[in-house]
Amino acid sequence: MFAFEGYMSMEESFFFEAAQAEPLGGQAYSRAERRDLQSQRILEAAKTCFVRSGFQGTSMQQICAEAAMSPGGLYRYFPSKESLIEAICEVNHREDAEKFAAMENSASVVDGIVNCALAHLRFTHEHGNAPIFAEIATESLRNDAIRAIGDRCMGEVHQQIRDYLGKALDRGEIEPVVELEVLVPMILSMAQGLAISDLMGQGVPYESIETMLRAATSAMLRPVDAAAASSD
Amino acid sequence: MFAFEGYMSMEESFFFEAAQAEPLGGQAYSRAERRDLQSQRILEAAKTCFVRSGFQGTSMQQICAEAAMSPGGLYRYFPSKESLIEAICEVNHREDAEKFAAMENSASVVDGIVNCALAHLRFTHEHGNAPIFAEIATESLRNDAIRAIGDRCMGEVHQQIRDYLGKALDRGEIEPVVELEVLVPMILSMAQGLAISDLMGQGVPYESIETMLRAATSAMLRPVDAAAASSD
DNA sequence: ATTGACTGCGAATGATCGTTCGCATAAACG
DNA sequence: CGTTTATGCGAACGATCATTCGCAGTCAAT
Repeated sequence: MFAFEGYMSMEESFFFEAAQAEPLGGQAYSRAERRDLQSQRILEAAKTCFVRSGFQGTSMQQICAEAAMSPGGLYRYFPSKESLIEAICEVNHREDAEKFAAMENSASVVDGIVNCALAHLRFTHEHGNAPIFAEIATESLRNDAIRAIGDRCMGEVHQQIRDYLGKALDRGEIEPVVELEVLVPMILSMAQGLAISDLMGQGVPYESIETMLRAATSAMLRPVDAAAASSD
Repeated sequence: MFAFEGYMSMEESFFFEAAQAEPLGGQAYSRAERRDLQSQRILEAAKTCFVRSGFQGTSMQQICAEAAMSPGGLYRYFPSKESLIEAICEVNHREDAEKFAAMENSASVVDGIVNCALAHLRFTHEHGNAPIFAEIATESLRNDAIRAIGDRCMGEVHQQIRDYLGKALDRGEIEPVVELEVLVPMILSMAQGLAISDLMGQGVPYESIETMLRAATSAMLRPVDAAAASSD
C-alpha cells in the first residue's frame, strides 16, 4: 500500500477521533487550543527533520511523515515550506534570546557574560541543536527573510548585552580593549562558533570551556579590580 | 519540431572549434592540460553557485549554466553532484590549511596565532567565502563524507597548531590556562565563528578585530614575558 | 587517411519536489 | 435536528531534480 504509516484510510475513519486525540493527550480542547497544539506538533516534527537534513535537504513529505499528518492537512497550518522555516527560526531565536536575560543576577560583569555563554552552549548541546543553529546561521547569509528574523531577535540580545556592559563601563567596573559596538558582535560571533562546534559533544570538558571563556572574556573586558572578576 | 536544430552540419562545424576554444583562451593545450583546466572551470562555477544558494539549493542545471557547459559534458568530469561538493570542500579546506602554515615566521607565539587567524579572516572576507565556510561547517554536522574530508584536512591544521604551541610550551614561553588538547579546538571554533560572521563585512574595523584577538589569545596562552607577547 | 579514444551536446528519463484540490468527517452553532 | 466551518486525507499536478544516452565532432596516433 502506502509508505507512510501515519496515514489513515477512509475505512479506518472510525478510529480517527481516538488516534488524533492521543497526541494531544486525550483531553478535550477548544478549537483554538487544538489548533495551537497541532501547530506546535508540526513545528517539532519539522525541527527534527531540519536537524537531520537541513532546510533544503528536507522535503515536505518527510515532515508530514514525522508529524504523522498528510500534506493536505499540514498545509492547513502552514501555507508553505518557507513559512515553516521562518517559524522554526523565530522559535529558535526566541529560546536563544531568553538565555541572555539572566545576566543581571551574576556576581560580576565577567561572570554575567561567561554564565550566559555557558548557558547557551549547554542548551545547544543538550538539545542537539547545534545543526539547527548552524543551518540558521548559514541560511541567514543568503536568505533575506531569514536574516531579517535573526536581526530582529538577536538585535534585542545585542542591545541587552550592550546596555549591560555600558552600565558596567559607566560604573568604572571594566575598561574594554575596544568600543562596545565592536566588542559585543565579536563576543557573539565567538559564542556562535563555539555553539556550532559543540565542543562538549566532542569530549571537551565543561570546566575547561569555562576556564577558557573566563580568561578570554576577562582579557577583553578588563575588569578594574578583583571584585569585578570574581569567580562566583 | 526541433528535430534537426541541435544537429550540426559540416558547414557549421567551423564555429564549433572557435566557440569551444574561447573559454580556454585559444591557446593550444594537451589533452591532460585541457581536462585539468575544464575541471577547474567547473569547480569555480560550482563554487559560485554554492556561495549563492548552498549545496542543496543549487541544481546541476545552474552549475551547467554558470560553467557554460551542458549536463552531459559536465558529467564527463564529475560523476555526481556529491562528488562536486566533495571536491569543493577539499579545495576549500586545502586553501584554508595553507593559511596556517605561515605561523613559524612570527616574532612570538601569540603573534603566530593572531596572524594566522587574521589571515584566515581576511581571506574569507576578501573572497566572499563566508557562505561556503558556513555551508561546509553545517554540512559536516550531518554528512559523514563531508565531515571526513574536513577531519582529514583540518586534522593536519590542528596537529600543526598543537605542535607549534607544544614547542613553545616546552621552551617555557607560554603557560596556557588549559591543556593544549582543549585549547586548540577552542581557538579553532572561535576563529570559525568569526570567519562565518564576517565581521569585516559588517563594518567592524580590522584593527579592532586584531586588538580583540590579541587580548583573547594572550589571555588563553599566557606568555611568560614581554618578548613572547610583543606586537609584531 | 583511418582509427579509436576523448569531449560535448541537449533531449529525455524516472524520481521527487512543493503544492493543490475534491472529498469526507468532526466539531460548533443554530 | 440541519447547517456551517474547520480539519484532514491522499491522489494528482506541473515543475524541477540529478542523471543518462545516443549522436557527433575533435584530437592524437597510426
